[in-house]
Amino acid sequence: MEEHVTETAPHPFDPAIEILLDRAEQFCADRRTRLTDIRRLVLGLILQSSTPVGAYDLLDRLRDQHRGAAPPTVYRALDFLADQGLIHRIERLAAFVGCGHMLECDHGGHCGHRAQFLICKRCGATQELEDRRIGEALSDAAARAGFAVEQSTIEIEGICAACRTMPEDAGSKLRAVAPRVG
Amino acid sequence: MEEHVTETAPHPFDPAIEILLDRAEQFCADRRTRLTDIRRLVLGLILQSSTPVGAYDLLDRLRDQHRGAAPPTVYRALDFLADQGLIHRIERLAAFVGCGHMLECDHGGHCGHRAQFLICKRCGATQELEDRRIGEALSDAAARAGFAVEQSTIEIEGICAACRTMPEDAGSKLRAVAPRVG
DNA sequence: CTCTGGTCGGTTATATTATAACATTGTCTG
DNA sequence: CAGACAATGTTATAATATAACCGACCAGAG
Repeated sequence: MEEHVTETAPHPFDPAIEILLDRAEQFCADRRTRLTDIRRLVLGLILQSSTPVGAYDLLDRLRDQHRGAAPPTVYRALDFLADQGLIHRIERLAAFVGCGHMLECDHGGHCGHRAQFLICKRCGATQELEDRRIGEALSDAAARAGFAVEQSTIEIEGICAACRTMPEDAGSKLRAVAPRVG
Repeated sequence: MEEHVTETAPHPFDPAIEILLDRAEQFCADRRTRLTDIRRLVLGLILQSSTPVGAYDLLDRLRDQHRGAAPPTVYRALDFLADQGLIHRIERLAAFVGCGHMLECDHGGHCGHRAQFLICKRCGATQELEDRRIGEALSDAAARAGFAVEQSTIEIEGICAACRTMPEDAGSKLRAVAPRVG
């Protein structure tokens, strides 16, 4: 059978992303978990994309740098990254984005409870919010129903500010790709 | 080539559900759409369940009363019912529930924009909310971001009031099946 | 150092959810 | 009835996700 050489260039991403990846690695180390090569690659690929990425898209891209990757390879990495709070799953898109708070090292790794996402139907980009009022209104409503909240999914679909300012037919889907985190 | 006898008992559901189905039929008629036999069956099956139902579960149940049903049969019915605002899709579960406002004939058929769902992890039941404060907080936050909202998905997972009052090991998954709408 | 237990990832197969595409049948309307 | 459009039948396949089992590797205990 094949030798599973992981043909990973040591730092295949933009410097800005590598910095985030280094921080993520440190974050994991602090929590006694490991951001392994595969996990780091997957996280990098997600951060590199301007829009949420599906698992199989991710798999295709991963294969460029890691031969022999299969669906479980990607899903395991995604599960890990989500557990650590480094990424979010956008339910409506069955796709993944980096957590907008990855940088803020004071978050407990569980910002997932209260994040909200604005999903643009035109350009596909998502923006992460963490609106206090939404969170509170939601907690209150749940409390009134006697309901113990564990996790919430709040996803708002519509048209983003950038896309609203340009005509519908403009090639907004082709706008420059840039990391969306920050 | 089979003869496609639709072996539908005229009123296979509980009287309480049949009443809802009759109203739904009238609601559709008012909007110049048709709640056909298949659509009515699918809606009935959804209303009959105490928990959200997956499309393929629905397909299995549908086949008892409608031979030859295939995935598109179910998905077309689901698309129609969702378009009419008679059901909601719970994204986190990839499953469907009746709209809690189906009865209130003053709703424009598009309550979907602002509904929230409490999903119990223990018993699987969902409760539909329509909390004004959540909706407003959300609209405000979106407006501040310059975002034009078209649809929102708000799903809260946790433990419902009923399940919280009983020990974890109680067979809460087996509680009596009763229509959840109302 | 070596053993050992657990984590990580490879590999194959399959489950689950959803849609494409085209043919056929049904229904309304003039 | 004829024509148009809506609804459904039918077959095939796409897209997303997990099960199950195995071997490699690593970290800590002794």
